[in-house]
Amino acid sequence: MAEAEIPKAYAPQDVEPRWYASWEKAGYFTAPQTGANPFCIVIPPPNVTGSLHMGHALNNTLQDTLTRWHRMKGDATLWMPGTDHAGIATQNVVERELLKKEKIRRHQIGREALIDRIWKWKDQYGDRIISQLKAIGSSCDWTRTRFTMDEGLSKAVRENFVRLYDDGLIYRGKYIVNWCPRCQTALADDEVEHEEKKSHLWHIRYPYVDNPKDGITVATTRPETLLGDTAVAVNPKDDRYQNLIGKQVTLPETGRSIPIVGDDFVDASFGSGAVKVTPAHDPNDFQIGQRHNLPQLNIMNADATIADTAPEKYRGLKREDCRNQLLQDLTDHGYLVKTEDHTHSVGHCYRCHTVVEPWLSDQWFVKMQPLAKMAIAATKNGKVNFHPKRWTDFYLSWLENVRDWCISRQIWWGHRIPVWYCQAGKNCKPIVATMDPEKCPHCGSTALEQDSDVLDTWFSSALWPFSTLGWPDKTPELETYYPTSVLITDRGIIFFWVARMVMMGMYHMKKEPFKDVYINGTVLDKFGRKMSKSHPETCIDPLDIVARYGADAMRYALVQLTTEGQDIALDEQKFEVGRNFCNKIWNAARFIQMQEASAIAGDAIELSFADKWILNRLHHAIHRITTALENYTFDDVAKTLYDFVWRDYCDWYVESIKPILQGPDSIAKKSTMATMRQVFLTALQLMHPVMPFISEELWQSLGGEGSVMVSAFPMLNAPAPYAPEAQDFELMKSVVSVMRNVRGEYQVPPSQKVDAVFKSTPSEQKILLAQLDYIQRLGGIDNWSAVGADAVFDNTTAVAVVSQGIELGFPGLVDIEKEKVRLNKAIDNLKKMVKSVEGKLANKGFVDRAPADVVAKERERLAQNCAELSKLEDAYKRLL
RNA sequence: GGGCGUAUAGCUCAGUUGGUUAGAGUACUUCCUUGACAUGGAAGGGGUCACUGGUUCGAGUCCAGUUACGCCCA
Repeated sequence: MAEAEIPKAYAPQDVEPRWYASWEKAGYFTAPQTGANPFCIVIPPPNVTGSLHMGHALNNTLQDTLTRWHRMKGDATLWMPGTDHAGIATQNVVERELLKKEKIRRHQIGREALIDRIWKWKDQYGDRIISQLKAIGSSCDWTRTRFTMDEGLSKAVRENFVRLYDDGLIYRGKYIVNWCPRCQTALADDEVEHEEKKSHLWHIRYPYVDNPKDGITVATTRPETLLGDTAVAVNPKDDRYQNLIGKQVTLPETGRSIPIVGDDFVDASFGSGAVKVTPAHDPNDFQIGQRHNLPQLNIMNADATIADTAPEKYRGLKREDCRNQLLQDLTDHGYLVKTEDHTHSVGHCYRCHTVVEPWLSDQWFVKMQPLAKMAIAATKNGKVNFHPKRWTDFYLSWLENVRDWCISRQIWWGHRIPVWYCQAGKNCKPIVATMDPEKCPHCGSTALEQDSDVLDTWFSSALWPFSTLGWPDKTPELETYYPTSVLITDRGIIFFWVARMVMMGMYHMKKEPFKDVYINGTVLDKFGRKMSKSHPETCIDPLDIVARYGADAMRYALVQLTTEGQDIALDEQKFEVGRNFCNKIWNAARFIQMQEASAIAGDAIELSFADKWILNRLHHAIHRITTALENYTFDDVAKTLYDFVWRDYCDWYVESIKPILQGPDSIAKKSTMATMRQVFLTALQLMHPVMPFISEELWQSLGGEGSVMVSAFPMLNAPAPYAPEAQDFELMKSVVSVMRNVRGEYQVPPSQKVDAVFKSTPSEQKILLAQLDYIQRLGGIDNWSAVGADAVFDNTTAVAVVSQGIELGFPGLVDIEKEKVRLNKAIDNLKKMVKSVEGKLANKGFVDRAPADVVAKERERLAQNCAELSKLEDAYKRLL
């Protein structure tokens, strides 16, 4: 009947798109405003400029798996989606496009126009990543989708700024920042990537003012900053230089006089032991400068060209050109003493990879210590738990050494700093407010100018777990879902994001933003490099995998590869596992659908051994999957599904019940069909969190009630059923395995039946005879007979031992030489085991000190092995 | 320089608190188009668990050290 209509191979492309639309239409993704057992995940908001890569696919598959599971459990479940405005990255993308298409730079069109362009860009492309998330099945509540720059979240950002400011946790100051001359903005410490670079260490002589023929030699990796030197520093404990402290030297090429100071920071063993001090261009020198009250001379413009504060000759040069020019001049004038090869680490902008310039400028900072303290406490008190645990230390050590957070960025796209300066010239205090002020509260002037900087993007994403739920307003959602349940993210943003969310959560909400943090592995390519578009030959596009293997296949493969927090090396072959598994599931359903439809729908009246066994196995599968989901051991979820559906259900159960389905007993048939269908439907529920599409397709085509997505996840409230019967079935399986082994050894083709004699003790004979149908079918047995344990096989019968109590004989199936080899192999194996167990039991230490049950087990094993061994030896002797 | 991770079958990886002959997928060998599925079925071969030492009756598992690779921080 239906056979012709159901394709033999699963085609996800025909199935998946249908279901996503229908779920969304039915409103299944929409979370209730309030409800019992709330479960909430906030998505790590992808950049609006982003497109889905494998890391997203992994991260969101895991979130979706947990979300779907909780929803099925009946918990009030919210997966909160949204995107991040990603200040520098987004502005860069639009600026680049502007330059490429219209040959315009941002300063030519101005701030308002650029922002307008970025919004337009966002409106056009910003949803791309959302539709990609839908393609992989993500069940986010899209009705609540937020964007870090939408109205509500912008309000939250201002509220955050003002509260921190009022509490004295935000300040403005001159400070050395990491400056990206290309992006023309300050970067936070953790936005700088360090790379080892081969360069040189230049030794330069600074002549003494009172004795220009002599001088002190400093060693530097950055000669161009010489122009901004305001001192030379030596270690006060350094005998070579001690007496020079206080002396003046002449700064070459500038003619300026600068002092020699003593500072413990200087490492006497490095270079010449004397360092030049450039407070405006090096963070360490900045601190030395503060200790010695040195002037801060900024010799660079924002684009890293040399400023007017330097001698005229160098003004306007690029920093690299200035270096070359200076080295030339120093050489010409005899100041360059020597040049050594030297490798040192150089900071680069994490967005555009330009070499970062330490640069003195006015910036806004958040005082970190009080906030870090709260975040540390939250983890130490067990309110925020990392999985795997080791990330706790990683997170704590960062927090314990954290420096103040530079939050101003000199770009245009982002939340503009809510600070206004009165232009009336009366030295009024800056105005810090959540609402745009109309006039100066101090002097009443309406001439106000807002700070031109915007806030670091992470300043807004730090609020994500509560700003998305409506904060600073008191909303029912905030009440229900905060603190959220678990955050799933990448280790790369533990500092950027996770730590700051904990700080802000503790600060504003007085409660941790999430109870668990699961750090998923990083997706690597097959060579073990981080998968990236800069290696296009090994970079895999998730949407390409979805198109070719199906979203479920991709999801299954990723979940299966997610062993606690380990990185995942991916190549395309890995997705075949998922595709093949989906196909297997599809065909199991196809088999069910090919049965007589009327018979399937009924209830099970009379359970067969196989039915009882599969129900027992199902119980264990439910238990294992539930435990694995609770513990974030995702690989075990995948493995259990695979073992249950493929090994237990398809390989053994379905093959076992075929004689019943084809047999004459209509009651047994009906009963088994009902069990077969019911167990499979339950399996579909178990797999739905990982494989939502195929489970829904088959659930509905097999007549499951409603949608599997909102069906009740299988729960256990009793011990595993039918344990004794299941045990008997396992015995039957081992008998069949032995039969298949012998058939294999004798190369009997599957189509050819063999005869068998069961030689066993009465109790085991009873078990075997009760399951004779299964044995005959699965073992390929034609005629059979049963004999007592004391019967003797002759030498025309191949013999195999199943256990202490069961031997099998295959009359007529014997080739003396082959049989000798076969038996010998088995005998050797057993002898090895017997020897090892005997050794153990002969060891007094073991017998005396090992737990009694372990010793008893070994004794029992020895007895069993010996019994089996003597049976095999007897059989062997009869061949001689 | 400091910290963390990894090292188990040809390849990719599991292995819970120490206790049978260390498992899976894939690849390989043999057999099989049988009425769900060749994206499949059955059977089989393949590992001195990186190395050295220690603790223990017993170590892939615990401890110390060594080597290699990777990541993070300075």
